[in-house]
Amino acid sequence: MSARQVTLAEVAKQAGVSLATASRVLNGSTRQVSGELSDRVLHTAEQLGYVPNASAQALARNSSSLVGLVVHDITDPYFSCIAAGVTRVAEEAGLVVVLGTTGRRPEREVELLSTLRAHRARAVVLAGSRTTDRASQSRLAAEIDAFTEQGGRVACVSQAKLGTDTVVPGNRAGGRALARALTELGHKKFAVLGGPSELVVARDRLAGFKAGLADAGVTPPVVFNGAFTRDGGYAAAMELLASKSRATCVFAVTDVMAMGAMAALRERGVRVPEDMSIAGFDDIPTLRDTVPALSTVRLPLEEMGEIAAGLVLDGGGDEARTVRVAGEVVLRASTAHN
Amino acid sequence: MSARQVTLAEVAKQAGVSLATASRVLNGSTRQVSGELSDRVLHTAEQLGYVPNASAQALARNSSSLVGLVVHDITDPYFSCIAAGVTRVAEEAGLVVVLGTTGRRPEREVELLSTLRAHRARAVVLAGSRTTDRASQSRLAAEIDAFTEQGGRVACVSQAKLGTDTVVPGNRAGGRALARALTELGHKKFAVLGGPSELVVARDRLAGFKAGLADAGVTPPVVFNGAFTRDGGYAAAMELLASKSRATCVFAVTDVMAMGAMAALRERGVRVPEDMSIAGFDDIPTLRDTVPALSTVRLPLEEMGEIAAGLVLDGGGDEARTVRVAGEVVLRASTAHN
DNA sequence: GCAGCGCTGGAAAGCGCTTTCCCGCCACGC
DNA sequence: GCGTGGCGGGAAAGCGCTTTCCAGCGCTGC
Repeated sequence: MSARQVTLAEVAKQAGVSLATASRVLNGSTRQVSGELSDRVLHTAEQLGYVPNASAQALARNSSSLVGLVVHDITDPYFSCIAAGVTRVAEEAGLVVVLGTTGRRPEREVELLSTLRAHRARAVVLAGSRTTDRASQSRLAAEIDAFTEQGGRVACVSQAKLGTDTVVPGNRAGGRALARALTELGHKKFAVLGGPSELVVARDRLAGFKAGLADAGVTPPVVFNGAFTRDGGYAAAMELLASKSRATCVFAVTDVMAMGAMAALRERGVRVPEDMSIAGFDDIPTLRDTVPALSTVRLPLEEMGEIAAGLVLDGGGDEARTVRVAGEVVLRASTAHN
Repeated sequence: MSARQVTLAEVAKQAGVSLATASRVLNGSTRQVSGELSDRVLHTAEQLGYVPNASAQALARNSSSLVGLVVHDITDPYFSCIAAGVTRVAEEAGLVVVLGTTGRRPEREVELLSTLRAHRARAVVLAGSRTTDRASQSRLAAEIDAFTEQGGRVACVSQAKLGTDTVVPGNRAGGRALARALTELGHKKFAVLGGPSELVVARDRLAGFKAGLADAGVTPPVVFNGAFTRDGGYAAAMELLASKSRATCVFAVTDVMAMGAMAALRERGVRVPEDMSIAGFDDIPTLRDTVPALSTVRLPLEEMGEIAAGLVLDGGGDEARTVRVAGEVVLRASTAHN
């Protein structure tokens, strides 16, 4: 166990060259090394099973090959899709992604960013949804500053205005388009299962939805708030049911919430879509196959992850760039004419 | 941009102490430092916003705080659940997890392990399912050896016999129990949607299932193989349908495959469970809420991740430990009496 | 024929931290 | 009184690598 690891120095000695030469051969240096020496080094490195010590390289070069990825909950399909996009791009670039999960605690986000800073990660993608809570927001901002000061880049998914590169989904526009599509189905009374009110994503989607209803001259929806999770959707739907609202169509601001809501409806014997239409937002893959298939606003989740990673790795200019991705209304079996 | 980062040396100078003292204060050294100096160091560190350079620490200590996690596809709920367990434990231990995805390519697994070795990761959890392919298996074994030689620990989820710590789900036993439960429902003709034949997980589950049928004196199932994915399940189910088999109950060796299979059945107008019962394996969370809810063998996925992480971080003895976790048959709406 | 240049190889100075080793100091004990 | 430890502090030697700087050498151009 624990045989000493092969170092560059050993390779160099074995190959009969200097440390400098070995280093130049084994890592794309600008300097040329004659073919013969080069071969010798390559050969002995291979033979000894040499693997460069990434920490030492990072230290010497003052830059690491780590890319951070911060999500709330990796089991949430929304995040795991984004994660897939990010890792794909990062791995193609020869980088390594470190995954941090916050469990929706803002302070964890700050901690993770600090850890990532300690590791001199060259970039980080923040995929957690931003809150409007003043205190945590400013601490996060401070940490982001510290990170960029240090030469790291940070990109956010779906949370603009932090002075960072951002990929923002058309939350407002998507909500609005969805509302219009649903009113065209003939619905007049709507309910919304909103997320926690301090999440801007939830607010934007709700605001867009309201705007869409207004466009169509339909009365504003009743709103029930719940956590941004399956259980939150379940609970909010239960509240809705208890409220004796006359809504014929309910919009859950998140597919995952819609999933919970459908479970609640089913449990209470409310048929979807006959008794109640329901729509979500995100278009997470699993819900395309369920019965009934969920109407939703499709977001190119993996692509969003790729874009974010691209932004953050492209070096990029000094100023914050914003990439908007549009949501596309997809009406499926969970919404019916009224 | 890129203001120079605060180093320990700066903190030490500012606080008027030596480098050694500052180091001792800011990292749990065995050595004591007097209260006054200690306070001064802590204070200036805080004030300067000092964050230790993890690469330098790793180099000096010859050990990093990285834990690797290798999965096939992070969007697959099976893997994302395990990932959640692993990250939770790692983060509690103050470690950082680096996520690698293989896209089911064995050679990527080897590459990732090598990268992890370069980073001197202290441990790695391999969650991808093992293949029986000789060549890739031996390269993987070599890489694992190199990794452990270097002092790193590795644990596998659901793939034993690699000389590493392992958490193995009761694939065989689970398959068997499921088969018995299904025969008790009165089914006589079974079909199985198996994974690629070189995956041992798939083989074990299938073998167990066959054994269970044999126990009950039921004729062996027809088997249709497909990829270990939703689409693989879909394709295999289509084959099954085309085959005009008389099966009344189908077992998909994976919940994710079952999901695809249900989509295929639905598309072809086969009602579940009236025309065909279906069961899966894993009990991924999303499928508990679908209609019909999927019968399956429940595996404590997150817990398995936690256990694996625990094994790999506990230091552990020299010899490979194996933790078995049992699967529990859960019959839901997707399987009916026959 | 020689200054000057481009090119390759090596010596060595770090990168930011940990840790060993040493030193001075104080409290004891004989 | 002085030797003995124990203890807190600092100097300095690395950890494994990159990269600057310099030396040597064979050319070209006048």
